[in-house]
Amino acid sequence: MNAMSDLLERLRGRGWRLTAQRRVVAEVLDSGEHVHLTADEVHGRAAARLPEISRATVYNTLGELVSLGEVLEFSADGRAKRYDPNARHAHQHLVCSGCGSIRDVHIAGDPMGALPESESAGYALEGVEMTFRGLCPDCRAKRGA
Amino acid sequence: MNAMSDLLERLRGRGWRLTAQRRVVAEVLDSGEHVHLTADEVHGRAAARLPEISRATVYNTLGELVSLGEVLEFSADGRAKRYDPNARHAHQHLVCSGCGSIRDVHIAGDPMGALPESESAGYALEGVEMTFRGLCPDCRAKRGA
DNA sequence: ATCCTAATCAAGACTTTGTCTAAGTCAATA
DNA sequence: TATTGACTTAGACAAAGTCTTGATTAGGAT
Repeated sequence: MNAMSDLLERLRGRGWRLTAQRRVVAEVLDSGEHVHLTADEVHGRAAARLPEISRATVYNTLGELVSLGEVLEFSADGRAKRYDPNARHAHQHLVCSGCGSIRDVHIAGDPMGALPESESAGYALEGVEMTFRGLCPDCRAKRGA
Repeated sequence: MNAMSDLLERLRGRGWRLTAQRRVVAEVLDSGEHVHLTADEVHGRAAARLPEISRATVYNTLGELVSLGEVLEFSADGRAKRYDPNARHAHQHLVCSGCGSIRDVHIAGDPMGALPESESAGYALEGVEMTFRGLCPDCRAKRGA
């Protein structure tokens, strides 16, 4: 039983109707190589397996997966949103300011704790995202030469 | 001498040609009430003073102010980018997950320090942004009732 | 196995946000 | 005040995402 069938089980358990389109989108996201795809990239990979899948369906399915908490959505650059299947383990992101590549990173301590009570202005805190930025080794070699 | 004329002085010192359009955009950003406007909102407020100002000029000017380090650009929701005139004092953002309103917050300690050396994967770290999310008091009253 | 129906999907128009181009205008210097 | 290259305008264009409408289908009921 791999992570994939786990995911489909969980979704079915929540009353998800399991269509070919949804299966393919879930497969693309959960396909081993842990990358951070845009909706368009997900659509491209899904269409390789199911050519008639529409963009709208990919957007809908990604949105549902995010609502269900199975996938994280974030935007590293203000352009296309990225979808991160690694929603089960808390992590932050490290983005290359040269090429835009993204890595998951794990930080020390609880980032929520960094916000003093006096600063939270009566908000009911729900979470925090950290985005580290820097030049990746490849870009350092090219640009920083 | 207010912050505004400071800003215009600095820009002139850097060889900026001081046009009516740029002056108005700087005025809008630096107009006391510290908010986080979108480019479109900046354009709307600028056009109230200088009706013929074009969208392209507002985008260009905002981009220049960001490059010069006078204004911060960030995206809280993956939609329109926001422009933050408070670039001189390090801070993070707290975003209401109900209404989307944004506050500046100041955290304890240096957020860069949270990333262990072993996690930085050879990247030359440049910075980090934190986005806290939660329900603001107004939205708690309405939705959380 | 077949039927039924609400849930889902496809196609493409539409919206939002931002960039680019070509031609006209103007701030700063001489 | 004449010049000139930087700046601006208007609108075309592009990317990312949403919405509408009618067709299709998964899964339960028969």
